[in-house]
Amino acid sequence: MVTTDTRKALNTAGLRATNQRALILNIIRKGQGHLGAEKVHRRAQRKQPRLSLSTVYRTLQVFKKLGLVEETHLDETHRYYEMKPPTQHYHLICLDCGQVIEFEYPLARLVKRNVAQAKDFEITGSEVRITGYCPKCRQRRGKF
Amino acid sequence: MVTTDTRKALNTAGLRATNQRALILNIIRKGQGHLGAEKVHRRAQRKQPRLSLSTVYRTLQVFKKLGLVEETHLDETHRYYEMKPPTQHYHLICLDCGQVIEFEYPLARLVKRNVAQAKDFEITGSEVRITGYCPKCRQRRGKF
DNA sequence: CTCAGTGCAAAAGCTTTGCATAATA
DNA sequence: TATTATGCAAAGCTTTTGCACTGAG
Repeated sequence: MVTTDTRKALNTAGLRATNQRALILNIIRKGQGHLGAEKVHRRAQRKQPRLSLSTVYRTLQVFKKLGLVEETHLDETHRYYEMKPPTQHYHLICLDCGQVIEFEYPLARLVKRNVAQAKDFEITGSEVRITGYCPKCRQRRGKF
Repeated sequence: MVTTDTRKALNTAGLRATNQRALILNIIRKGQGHLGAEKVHRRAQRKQPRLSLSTVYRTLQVFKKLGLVEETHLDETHRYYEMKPPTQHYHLICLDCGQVIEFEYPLARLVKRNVAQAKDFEITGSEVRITGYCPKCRQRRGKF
């Protein structure tokens, strides 16, 4: 039930490959985007009805630590998860329709180069949340 | 007890100038940095022992809406407040000592210019959180 | 005098934790 | 078989809300 590579990644870290972990990872993989714990849980229960929300939370932490998934904060009250992408990306969020647009931008590099105080700082993570209104919603709002 | 300008800002918005609001705003003003609700509350109680935590939360929301203070998310579990600065700035956070370094960087402008998907997006807000290790902590960590 | 603001206590919402049970290595 | 992981329920924490009372305008 658990793919060989995921099993290896887990075992190497001294962790066990369980059906729950396999399922949760697949859900995020197929998730196409950003899933909150609650949504992961609901989808997981379709295949394993007794899988608990605690397991989802604990598993997400495990995957985060292993570097398999990335946690982002698209709004102030939830944490969202997605597969760790090969290159770092950031988020543009429409406050009206909730749409999330991902974009790449060499922020860490540029900040390191252009901000004096960042010169000797060892950057290990970065998150950017740009909010506003997407073209469609802008248009719709403009009418009122 | 409430300064004339703050009173005006409040009244113009149809709000009342209370001692609690005056106190909380002063605390943030003198706060030099980033204060969480709990800390604001503790400081406020030194002058007005019966000032409640709810009032702190409600007042911070009011100030945020008025554009007097800015809310930032330096970690995942708290919201921090500071006086709205004249120019937008971002944060560099040391995961070891918790130090917060502020820096300016024309992110919104550059993203708008360089990211195709951002072209027709109306940007109203942006937040950047860069995490890592400051020079001092890097050195200390290097020893182990 | 009226309505916005406050204090208090309770609730809400997301996330974490304790503990007995189940399953992996 | 020895632990690690899970399920369930309870607890934790920050933030929000209901309601009666207070105070600003």
